[in-house]
Amino acid sequence: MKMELQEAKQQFIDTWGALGSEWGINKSVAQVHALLLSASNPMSTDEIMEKLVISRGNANMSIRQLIDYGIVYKKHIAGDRKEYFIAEKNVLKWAMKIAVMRKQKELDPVMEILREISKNTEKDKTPEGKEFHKTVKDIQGLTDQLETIANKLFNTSGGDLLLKLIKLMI
Amino acid sequence: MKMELQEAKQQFIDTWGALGSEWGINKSVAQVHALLLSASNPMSTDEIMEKLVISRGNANMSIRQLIDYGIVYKKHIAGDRKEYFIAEKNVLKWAMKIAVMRKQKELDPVMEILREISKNTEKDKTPEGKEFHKTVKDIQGLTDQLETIANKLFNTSGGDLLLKLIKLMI
DNA sequence: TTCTATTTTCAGAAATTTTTGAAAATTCAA
DNA sequence: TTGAATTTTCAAAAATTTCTGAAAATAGAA
Repeated sequence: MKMELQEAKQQFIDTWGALGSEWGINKSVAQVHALLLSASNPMSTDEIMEKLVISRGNANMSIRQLIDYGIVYKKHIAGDRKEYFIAEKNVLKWAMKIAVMRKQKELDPVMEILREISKNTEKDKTPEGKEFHKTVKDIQGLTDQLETIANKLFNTSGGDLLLKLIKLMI
Repeated sequence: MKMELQEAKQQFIDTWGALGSEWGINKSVAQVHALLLSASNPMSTDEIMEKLVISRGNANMSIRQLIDYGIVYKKHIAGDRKEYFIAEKNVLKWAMKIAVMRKQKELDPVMEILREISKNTEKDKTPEGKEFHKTVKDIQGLTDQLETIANKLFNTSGGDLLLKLIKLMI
């Protein structure tokens, strides 16, 4: 096996891990994802541990999280008691799943609180109260618009939907 | 001043800080941003320190970062030697600035590396090499499309551009 | 200039997050 | 069942990130 390819894969894994860290995704989780994305064959926990030089506990928890996200699947291999794992290779599919998951887990609760704050400051007729209420409302407005756009993008299934939408927007 | 309003503002600050943490933005930075967003008047470093119960060093560095992002401005007050600060109140404007800044700082370097990896694996004719190359290419493809959409959204100035674009897309 | 208010810096402390690794739990073949 | 292979759990350790606070630097008034 060519060394260059292995180096390229390693660079991909490192880069992905660093990007994850910067965006609030655990480095090991991102690296396991990258490793499985770059692997041709299903991998066992032991292989993942060895390749990434991480502990069993870390490997296990990272894999589980990726399975919970719905972007990594278990793969049973006949005659082997070990579990093997493969990554969803359809980029659009896994990117969407990550986006939807993070939106639900992190953004939706915030939006709910903003709605509450908005409601609680609605009756405040002081200039200060009105100004703050407007600030909160503006944030809600933008997020709602972005959510609508995201839904349009995501709810349409089919391969090159993004390109089509771009053409519509020109 | 009504207590309720102060509570609402505090909740806004806390929520914003927590959201920031989850998305790789320092909690203090996010809280200072929220504090200034919810303030009617320019605030000094000392006022920010007091309101958020943080140290001078932390306050200073958080403010500076927000100024670097271009979403908080210095405001000179006549007859006062202290510096005062105000937040950009136009939500679309500051949201765009944050997005553009993070894209440049964190996403663009990753895209550059993916391009390199892509180039380095182009000639690999093994099935494994071709498969990995495709994976990287797919990621690039999606990011390029998203970037194009983002540019369309961002480069058009004007208030309710998002709503217009949604209508185009229906 | 000199003196004081204000801002900035940054080494060390504190807080938080991540990782480890060994014990406990589970699974499954015999 | 039993017992070995495998997976899961989680308390403690390690790593990383954030924060503090006092000293140094800077700015501006007199």
